[in-house]
Amino acid sequence: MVKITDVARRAGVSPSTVSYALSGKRPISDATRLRVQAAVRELGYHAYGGRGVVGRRSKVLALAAPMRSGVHVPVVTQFAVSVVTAARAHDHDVLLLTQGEGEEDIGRVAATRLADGVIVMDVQLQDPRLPLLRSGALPSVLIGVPAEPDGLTCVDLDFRAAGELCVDHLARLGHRAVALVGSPPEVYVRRTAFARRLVEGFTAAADRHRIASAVHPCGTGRGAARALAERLVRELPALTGVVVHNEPLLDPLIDAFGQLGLSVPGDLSLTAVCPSPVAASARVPVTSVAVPSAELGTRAVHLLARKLSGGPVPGATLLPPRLTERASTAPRGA
Amino acid sequence: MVKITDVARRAGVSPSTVSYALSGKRPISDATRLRVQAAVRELGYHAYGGRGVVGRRSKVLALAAPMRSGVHVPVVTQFAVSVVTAARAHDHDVLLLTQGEGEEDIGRVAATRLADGVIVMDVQLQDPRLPLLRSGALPSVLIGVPAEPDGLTCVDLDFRAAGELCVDHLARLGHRAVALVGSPPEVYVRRTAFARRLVEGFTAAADRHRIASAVHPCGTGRGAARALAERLVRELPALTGVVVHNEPLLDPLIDAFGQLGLSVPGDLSLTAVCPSPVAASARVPVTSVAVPSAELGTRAVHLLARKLSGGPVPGATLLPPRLTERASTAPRGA
DNA sequence: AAGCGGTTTCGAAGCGCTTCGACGGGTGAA
DNA sequence: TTCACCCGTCGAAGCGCTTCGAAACCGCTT
Repeated sequence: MVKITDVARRAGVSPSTVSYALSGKRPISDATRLRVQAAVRELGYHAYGGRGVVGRRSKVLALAAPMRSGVHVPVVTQFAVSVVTAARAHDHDVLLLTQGEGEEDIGRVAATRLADGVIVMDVQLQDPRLPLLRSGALPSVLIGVPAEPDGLTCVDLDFRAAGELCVDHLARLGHRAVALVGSPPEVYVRRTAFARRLVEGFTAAADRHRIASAVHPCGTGRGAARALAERLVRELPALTGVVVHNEPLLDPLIDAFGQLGLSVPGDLSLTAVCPSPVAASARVPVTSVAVPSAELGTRAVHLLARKLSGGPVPGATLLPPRLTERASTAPRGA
Repeated sequence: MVKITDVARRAGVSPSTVSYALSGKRPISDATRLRVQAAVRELGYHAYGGRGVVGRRSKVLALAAPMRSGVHVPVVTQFAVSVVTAARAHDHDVLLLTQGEGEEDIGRVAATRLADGVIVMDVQLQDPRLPLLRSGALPSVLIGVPAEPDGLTCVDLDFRAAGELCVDHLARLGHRAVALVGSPPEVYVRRTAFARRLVEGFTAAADRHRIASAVHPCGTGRGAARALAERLVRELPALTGVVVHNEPLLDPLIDAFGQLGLSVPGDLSLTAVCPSPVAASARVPVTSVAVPSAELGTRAVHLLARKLSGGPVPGATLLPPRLTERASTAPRGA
């Protein structure tokens, strides 16, 4: 194993000089620095990573991505990949935490200082992890905005605005009765922030437009889709606009409506809130507000990196929603 | 921060005794050990994790899960989750490596000793990471079996046998012309081990049964499915049996055949090699050989843990394939 | 009472690296 | 020419923990 003393010997300087030359924490003359860098390259030196002593950075970021029921796996994975990629660009690796009922994982990472910071996903309005995060035990960035975001750094799509945007779009097309097909019930029971916010926005916009609205959580699978479609048709016969916030349900729902004699977009206009690829590759390409998973992951990493280097960070960043029209929406009666 | 000396003072012993009491590397009397454990609990002590000195374990496992094009994301994620869960059961955390063209990630982890060992996924027959892994720079377990597995620890489903099993099943049902719809072409170009092995088994079994066979890689998406279905019908009019080794293509393919007037299982029997949930939730529940992702992940972790503790490990573990009949296969002409 | 084998615990060294204080040699001002 | 000063570098201490060798203690046997 190549150690810092080897590099020092090779470069003809002391170990401390090598340390400073590499960290930049003290000025080192160009000549020396170059010699050190050459030695590092020639010997293939890597700092004895992750270990060391107090004050030493581990160059590891933790990603708390709870794999709870009801979360859509590909989306989470998309986040994870973008986080890893962005982290590498900042010379960090990523520790994956998936167990995470509660604060255990984060607590352990904080206590052992395994990671320098943590990115927290699937944030709930009242999240049990918040006290720990607020305590500053571990620098953190949340993907998602809890009820009381003060003192925390958060990024998210503005789901409230996304909900409004969908309804606005449908209303503009002339639809007068809309339904939100949401995530599985457990997501709402957990008071997951983004899901709740979307509902708020949806409802507020429908009221503002004075159009009829209904909100229904829905589990996944063809059976659930079928049952919900039947129920909607029964309870809300005037229904012509649907907002779907449930990635895996898109195709089954279109099918289910089809079997009930309702075609998209002929009889029913459909809008989704989901990552673009999901919307674009559905049975009928679906007009959607994009959930920019990759961008959120990248931003979270940048924010955390800035935080770690002591820079100033904004409290909450809400990305404005953007709606992309595809084949699933049409003016009412068209 | 609570350190080992605090615990020692509290328990009225020396730091080294605490260390031994916790690691078990030397016998410590019950009385003392209990006192130490109590002190640990009372003070909330966590070993200053991941850091320390030579010989010190980081309690971290790396998971090299290259997110290459053509890999099916949910399956990889399933692996990842099972690996994390199993690793936690062994008191380890998991570092996620996804970039991984080549050996860079693993090399870095080995050099910095960021992780104690690595689990390698998506193994290719001639994998560029093999020399590094064989060098013993970092203890490893492969999920997948390369062309020359000697000196390595590998686990995988026996994909060759899986391919045979599918064909055997179709042959037994009376099918005399079968096609393998494979993963996207890039997977074969990379010489991904499991994909190649499945083709081998498929072809060998078809030859053994003296039935006509064809192998076609296939990209994802409805377009690709449609094109391939048309091509199969054209080139192999006698076709009545299809083996699919391409998770996201299952539904689109069934649809595509349907549009060509071929129903499953009426006109065409379909068998898949994929995780059970995928097969079970397809448009038509598909007879399948299960890819036991969770079990593979768990086994890999157990093997790595044993390796790390110096225990003996088998060279290669091939899980025997098991076929589950569902609605997609029927006797020919039934 | 001394000797002995075995068990249990302690003390001190040292891991690879960072960091603080200090040193040395050049420079410019006096 | 001397002195103060600064820049670049070095030496040594120390981080929290493990580990090795040795000391301390116990209960027996002689």
